[in-house]
Amino acid sequence: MNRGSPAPRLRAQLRETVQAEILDAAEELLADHGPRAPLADIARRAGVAVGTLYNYFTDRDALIAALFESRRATLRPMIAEAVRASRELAFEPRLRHLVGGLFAAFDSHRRYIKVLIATEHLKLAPPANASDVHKAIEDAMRAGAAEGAIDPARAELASLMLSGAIKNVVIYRTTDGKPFTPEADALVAMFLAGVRA
Amino acid sequence: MNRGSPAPRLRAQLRETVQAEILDAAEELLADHGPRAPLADIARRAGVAVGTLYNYFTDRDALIAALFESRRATLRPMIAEAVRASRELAFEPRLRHLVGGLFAAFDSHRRYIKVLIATEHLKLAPPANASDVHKAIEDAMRAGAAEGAIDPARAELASLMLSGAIKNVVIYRTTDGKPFTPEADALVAMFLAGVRA
Amino acid sequence: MNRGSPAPRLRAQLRETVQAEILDAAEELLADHGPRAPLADIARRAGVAVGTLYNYFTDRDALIAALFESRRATLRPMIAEAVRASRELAFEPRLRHLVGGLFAAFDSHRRYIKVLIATEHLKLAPPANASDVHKAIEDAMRAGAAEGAIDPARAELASLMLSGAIKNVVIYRTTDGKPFTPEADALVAMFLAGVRA
Amino acid sequence: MNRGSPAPRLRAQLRETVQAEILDAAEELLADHGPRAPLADIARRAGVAVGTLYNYFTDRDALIAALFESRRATLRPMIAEAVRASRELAFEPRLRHLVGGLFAAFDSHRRYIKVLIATEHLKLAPPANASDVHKAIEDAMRAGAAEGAIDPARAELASLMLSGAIKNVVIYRTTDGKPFTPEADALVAMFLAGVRA
DNA sequence: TATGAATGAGCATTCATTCAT
DNA sequence: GATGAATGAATGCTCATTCAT
Repeated sequence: MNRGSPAPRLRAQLRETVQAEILDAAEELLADHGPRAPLADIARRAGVAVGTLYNYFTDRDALIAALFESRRATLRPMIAEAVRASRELAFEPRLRHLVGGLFAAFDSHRRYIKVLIATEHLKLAPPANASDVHKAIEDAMRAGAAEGAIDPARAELASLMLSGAIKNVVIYRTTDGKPFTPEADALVAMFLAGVRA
Repeated sequence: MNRGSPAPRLRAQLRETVQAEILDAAEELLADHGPRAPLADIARRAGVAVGTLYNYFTDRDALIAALFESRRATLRPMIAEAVRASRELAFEPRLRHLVGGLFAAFDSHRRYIKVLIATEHLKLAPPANASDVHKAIEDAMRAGAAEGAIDPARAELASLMLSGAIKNVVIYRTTDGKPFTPEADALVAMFLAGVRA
Repeated sequence: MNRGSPAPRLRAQLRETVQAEILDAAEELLADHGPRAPLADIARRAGVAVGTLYNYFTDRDALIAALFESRRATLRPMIAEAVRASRELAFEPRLRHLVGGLFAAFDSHRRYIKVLIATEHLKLAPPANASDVHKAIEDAMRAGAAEGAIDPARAELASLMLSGAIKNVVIYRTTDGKPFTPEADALVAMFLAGVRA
Repeated sequence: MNRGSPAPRLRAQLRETVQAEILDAAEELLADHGPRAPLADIARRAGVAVGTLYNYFTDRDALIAALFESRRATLRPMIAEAVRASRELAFEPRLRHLVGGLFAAFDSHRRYIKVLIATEHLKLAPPANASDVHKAIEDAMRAGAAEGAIDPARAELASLMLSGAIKNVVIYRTTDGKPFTPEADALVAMFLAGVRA
């Protein structure tokens, strides 16, 4: 009689599954119905009762924080990999690689992007996600400055410009549903060489 | 039968004053406490009773819409003037002028910018405000393409890049409280010539 | 210089006119929009400011009470006259006269009837109006009993029956907009002789 | 995943009980305090929180509609039974049976009658309830006309007269707290034979 | 642990009444 | 007296959170 400890492994796995289900439902509803999407709706979509949410997260904010954490946790390695793989390259290919990698990462998280758009400045979302990106870009800029590819004095402004450009492309393309990956190279080229004909 | 009324001129003026007071209070509370700031708080800050708000605006949404309208109404002429004054110039000085003018306009509306940041993607704000800017930039790009200063095929991406860059600078500088006007020239220079040393 | 007492006669007349205007507006709005019609609407319809209402009536209840009083004041003489003119007649013609007179009175107060319908059991309306009618009918019944036309023991029930029948006819006909005066005779005939073929 | 639930049977039963409690409280408050009785009062009387009302009814109107539905649902079979049981009888006993049955039905719903009185003309109550009665009476009249007991031309007026009489008796007796059942036979007798001694 | 009914604080909105002009 | 803006109590409704089963 295997009652006392009913396969803790299995139990833990089930927990994970349910938790993922909840976060997925939250992502979907926040993306579609904005940051005020009721917990009851999230629970229904997740196929659990409201009360159950509280067995997984202490409160609404914690649930949303967990959603951000979760997505950040899958985004971060992708960003890190783009950073790592580009680190050895010279400035120009490095940027190309980096931006391409970022776009690919975002492309695989379109629904999450929508959530970010809908909640970005709501103090619900720690800016951690944007930070990851910004940091990667700043690192690249610093490296570019170090290798003499760009003027160190313009590194910060350059970072703001590139990340702003990336954000804009991502937001517009996510909103109108078009892919943005193809624009990476052109964006980097323009960033490097300016717009002059 | 119209004997008891006070000078209608005076009364109208008073109305304007109170309405401005209310919009100011709304701007302040939305900027500081986010888009869900209770009407009661707004009323208190404005020094009026809740009911009074409804003597000026049909409901919450109308009040917020009026706030946007009001600020847009002062922003728009500034943007328009920047556009007009730069229209005759060649591409490069034109951009410099335009971006400088936009930055100056935003600098005089910092609290409103915070409101925009806090509400931008909430469907409360008509995108009209961002549109004014975006349109000005697109016009400049088209003109640049027409005069051969930039490749027409890259005009759209260039617009996204520049407006993204502007937004980022404005947001970051507004958030950290620093002035952003001084960055206009450097930003345009970089936009035109690229980041390469 | 006739300033100190500016034609008190005229002044009083003006007051009356305005007051009547207000009561008319109240009647119209209560009839059309139910017993919760806002004072602001009534004032607008009357062509005065809200505050003015309070120069004529101490509060909402008083205004409505005054409306009932006013209408009752014009209805009552009509009812009284019908009663008086029929008093000398024998039971049957008396009833015919009375009901005909009541119907005629109601027909000239259709809008007020609607107000009564809309407010009848709301404790806003003193049942005084219905009372006037009921009393007239009870008097007729008592007279009928006294002259041996009906069984005294059935007088009260007969009153309830006749006034119920009258009310029903008035309400239905007022609601569907048809005249009810023509039905008076048939109603009385049926009341007297029963429905049997 | 359905482990934690209590016996669904039990839960459903509890729901029914609470719902009935709420409707009872609503009936009581509407009867005593008129159609504007606040939901908070209803909730308190029912022994639940305001929010709970919304777990059972989508809004105030739905709650009141449910109250009418509920009472109508118990009244209707009683009326139907009175109609059915009287249908085979000749006109006179038929009416006697019908009115007696209606009075008995109303007598068992006195508090509801008060609610109807307080709300009847407020567009809150579907006229369905009065309709049920009116239809039953009209059917009886038509049958009476068909069997030659009454003049077909007077059927409609007769219906108005009888239902008005019934209403009046019910309203007066409900208001003054006296029973009205005993008056059924006398009422029908008078209706059939007229008031003449 | 899962469930979902119960809770009640919080908010937008209405409207009778007041009062400075 | 007339005006209409200001007031704020009252009310319907929402939704995050709790808890008995």
